[in-house]
Amino acid sequence: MARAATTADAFNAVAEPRRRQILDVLAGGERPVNDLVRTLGLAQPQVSKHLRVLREVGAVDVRDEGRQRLYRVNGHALKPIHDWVKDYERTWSERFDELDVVLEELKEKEAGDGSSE
Amino acid sequence: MARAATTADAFNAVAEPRRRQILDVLAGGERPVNDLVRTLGLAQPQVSKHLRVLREVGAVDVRDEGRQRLYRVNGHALKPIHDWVKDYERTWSERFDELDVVLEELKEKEAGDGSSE
DNA sequence: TTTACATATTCCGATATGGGTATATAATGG
DNA sequence: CCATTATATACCCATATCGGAATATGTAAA
Repeated sequence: MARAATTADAFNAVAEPRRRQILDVLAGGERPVNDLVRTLGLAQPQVSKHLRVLREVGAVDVRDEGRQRLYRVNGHALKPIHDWVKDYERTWSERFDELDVVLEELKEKEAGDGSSE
Repeated sequence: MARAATTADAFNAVAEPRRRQILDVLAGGERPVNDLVRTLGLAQPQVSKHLRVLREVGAVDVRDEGRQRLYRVNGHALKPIHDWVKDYERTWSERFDELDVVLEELKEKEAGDGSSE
């Protein structure tokens, strides 16, 4: 078995830096493919291929407008990533460190109240 | 060129579901390899290999204890993922939708104040 | 030191990748 | 209908993958 397909889920789709770039550009609003080609300096076929992957995991939606295809972000597909990673935020966030201090103080105070001290 | 190496960055490392599982288990505290093997029902070599990838992107740290190696999460490596994805939260979060409504109302009120209406 | 246990590494094979180039499809304009 | 523009797909290739099995390394116990 090889690595999971990039289309398997959002985690895989977004592991590719170019695809994150594409999403970042699209975050600024709906864009036709050629816009992305120019903005990102990539070849048109690669952009289309990346967009396909993003479409397959639901991270972008398309809309036909004449001979152009307008792509836009659909952030819902990214929610699982956010949900997963946010639980690790406490590891690096100072806010959580401070919260730990407060909780520790509370615990000590409580212990002091209840017992002989 | 093939897909970027899994060790290229945290995004790639974490695209593999088994590695997320490993991190999820380690989130409960320091564990030796065999613990993970038993808990996750994976073969020992694959666990060691996944741990190597996680080590290379800095998502876990190791500590030697006798003949065991104790692994623990180092969430700092996941911060870039959180930082990237959190900007898309507004796309799905109702809180942001409500904020949009409020902002829209404010904008209308202001327009009403300033002009002839 | 010989054995046993814990973990890491190596080698294999099947597979999907992502870039490049050429080409197909689709819609518009003349 | 033909040319042009916009996008998608097909094909090729070099590469890294992940799992499985066997083996190497390292530490502790007998």
